Amino acid sequence: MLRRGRRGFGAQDGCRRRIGRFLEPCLLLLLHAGESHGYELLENLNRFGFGGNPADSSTIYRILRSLEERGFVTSKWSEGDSGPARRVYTLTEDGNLYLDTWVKDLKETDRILHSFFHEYHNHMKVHHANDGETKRRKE
Amino acid sequence: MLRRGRRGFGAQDGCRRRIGRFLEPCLLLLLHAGESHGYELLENLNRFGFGGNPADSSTIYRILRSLEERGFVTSKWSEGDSGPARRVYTLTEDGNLYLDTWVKDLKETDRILHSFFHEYHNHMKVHHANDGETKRRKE
DNA sequence: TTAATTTATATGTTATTATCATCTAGGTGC
DNA sequence: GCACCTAGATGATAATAACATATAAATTAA
Repeated sequence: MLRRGRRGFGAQDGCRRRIGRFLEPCLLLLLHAGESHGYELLENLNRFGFGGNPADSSTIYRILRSLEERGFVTSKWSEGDSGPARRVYTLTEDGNLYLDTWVKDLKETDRILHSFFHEYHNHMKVHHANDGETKRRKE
Repeated sequence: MLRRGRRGFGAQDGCRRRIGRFLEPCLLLLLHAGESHGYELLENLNRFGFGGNPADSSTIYRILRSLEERGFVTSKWSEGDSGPARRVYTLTEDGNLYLDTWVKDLKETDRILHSFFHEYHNHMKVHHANDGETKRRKE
């Protein structure tokens, strides 16, 4: 059984960056700035903040199709002056609202994340304080 | 086709809270504070910061077993003075390191999240400024 | 004393997700 | 012709999340 790398999110050794989680809202935001096509979006995404984790192209195309199925974007073919034809996506009004929902959702994620950090640092502070105390007592 | 609620994360109408994403590090943190059993951890989790999203018990037990399989916790049966026997989990040294990895990972998630918010607010500021300009020009 | 409830752990199932690998196909440079 | 780049798309599948359900010991209520 070869198994070169596990699939799905939360996979891989330890806990892996799950940028997939943020690709959809990022694409919506990029499209809010103006219509674009998959390949261009892919390039703009890589300048977004995902360090050494470039987004996978097939993931991008799939997300765009899924957004279209749900009516959050529309698409049209566009013959460019060079290269193969591009499928150009445009954000719909529903897509705009969906972006709003995403932002609210990510703010909630941010809240939970900080709740965790709060608990973590609080615990570690006490934990290390106790370490010190133990040391002092032993002395 | 009944379909009462989609499964998996990222599912459901709009973009849903994915607390499952944070359950593992939360459990590790709770266990860092001292050994505990599933049911107790479940109760402590609910005081963690997940508002109206109580953690599912089966998810907790599954995560604990998975942590044990990967050597991040050990377990032993403990006959309590009341109620059925409990499986008490203890964090291992590897589990401790794994918690560290999680914290680093979540900090990176936090960074990306803020990168998104930065782009979002920046874009919206310009977007609304342009709206205002258009309005003024029209007047 | 039987029935219901609470405490506690565990498994079966299945839609959905994420991603790798691969494919099609037009355009460009040599 | 052939390699390479741009651009989009699909097949396959491991892993995830969550519901529903199962087991069972102990406690409380009727």
